[in-house]
Amino acid sequence: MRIGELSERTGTPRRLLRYYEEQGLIVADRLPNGYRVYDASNVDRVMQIRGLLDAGLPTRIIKQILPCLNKPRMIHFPDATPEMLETLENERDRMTDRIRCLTRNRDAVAEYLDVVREKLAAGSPA
Amino acid sequence: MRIGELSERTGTPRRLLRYYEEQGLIVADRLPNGYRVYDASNVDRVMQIRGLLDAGLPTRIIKQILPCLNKPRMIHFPDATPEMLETLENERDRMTDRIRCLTRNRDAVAEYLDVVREKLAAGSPA
DNA sequence: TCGAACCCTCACATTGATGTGAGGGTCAAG
DNA sequence: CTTGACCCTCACATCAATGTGAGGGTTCGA
Repeated sequence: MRIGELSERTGTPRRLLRYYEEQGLIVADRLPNGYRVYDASNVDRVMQIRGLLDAGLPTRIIKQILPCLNKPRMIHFPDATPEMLETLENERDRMTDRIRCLTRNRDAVAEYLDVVREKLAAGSPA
Repeated sequence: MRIGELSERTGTPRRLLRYYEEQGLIVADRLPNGYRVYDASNVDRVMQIRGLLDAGLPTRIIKQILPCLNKPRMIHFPDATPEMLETLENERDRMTDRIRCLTRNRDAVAEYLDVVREKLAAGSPA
């Protein structure tokens, strides 16, 4: 598929798909006329990227993380330098922190909403 | 305490504490000379703010969420407009999405690191 | 052959969270 | 009184993610 279709399928502006490529997050083949071509796997990858960006990770870190996500046998670690492993460990821990923070706050918001809804339910039938 | 101490206790530059105030995330009393004064509760609140910012939430949303976090009896909902409740529900769901995304990716990174560490452990004693 | 709908590469603008520093008060200790 | 360590308010700078559009090719069907 070309960039327009990938854009539609992922809900991501073309501009950003080119930006992600520039940042080394995705790769695209080129047609003889210069058009980018993508295969289906890029759809999931772009979704991953968007999710991680939305969760506060910068592209620089996402770039490190993405190679870990190739489920079908990970053959991608012989090139892992010790400093890169340290980065990954740090990021793993930071992600855990984020999860904790988000969970705590999400639960608080949810509880708040539950209480409010109770109040409203108790008030309206009166 | 004054801004310097709050800055130290939270590891947050003074500049940002003023910024958070400007965005309506925290409030500060003032001494007669204009200095900001904070009480201990602000330490936790600033930590919350930093955590949420780091998790990708904009100050505008954090501002909506913070009132939900006052555990000691929430007396703060009579002013809840329906549109604000909708915002909160949306945010709650987005936070859930973020948590899912982060968890999935964190687990993948963790698994990757485990595998790499196994490989290294198997290689070094040889 | 013409127009619509694609695609390309710049390149400048914006927004939100920050950094940095100038210019200037306050206040306690020497 | 002066110095150092605080504090204040601007205001401009930066960085990453994103918006916008100019200027220009390609392709395909009417």
